[in-house]
Amino acid sequence: MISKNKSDFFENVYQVVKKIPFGKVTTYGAIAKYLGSAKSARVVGWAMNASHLSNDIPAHRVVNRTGLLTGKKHFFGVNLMKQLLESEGLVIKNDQIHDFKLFFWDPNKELE
DNA sequence: ATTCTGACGTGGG
DNA sequence: CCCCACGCCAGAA
Repeated sequence: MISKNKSDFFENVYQVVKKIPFGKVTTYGAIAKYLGSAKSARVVGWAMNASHLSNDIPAHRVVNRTGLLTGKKHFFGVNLMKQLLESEGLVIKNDQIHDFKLFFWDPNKELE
């Protein structure tokens, strides 16, 4: 259920991120678009930052549109995000996901 | 209230 | 492909 109250925006982000399947990744923009605020991708980033406390949020599966691990520095260590993704079968080259499009999971398509 | 910053995205050059 | 400017919204100072 995706609430439309903007006060629940963060909560909506978490709902979507939780649904990202193992070994798949998506972008901040895709989530923002799915929530009806395509131009608010930055806020999605903030939601991730705020989700820092929640443990069921696979924030490492959310990257920017180029597949670059821009948020890795917000993890415990700068290598954690990369290693988490690699453990899911992805290939990271210089903070860039190799064949990003092949692993891209678009909530706008995968979800209704 | 005002200003700045940022895990972003798009468009133009 | 790279670089730059702008828009977007939430939160901190």
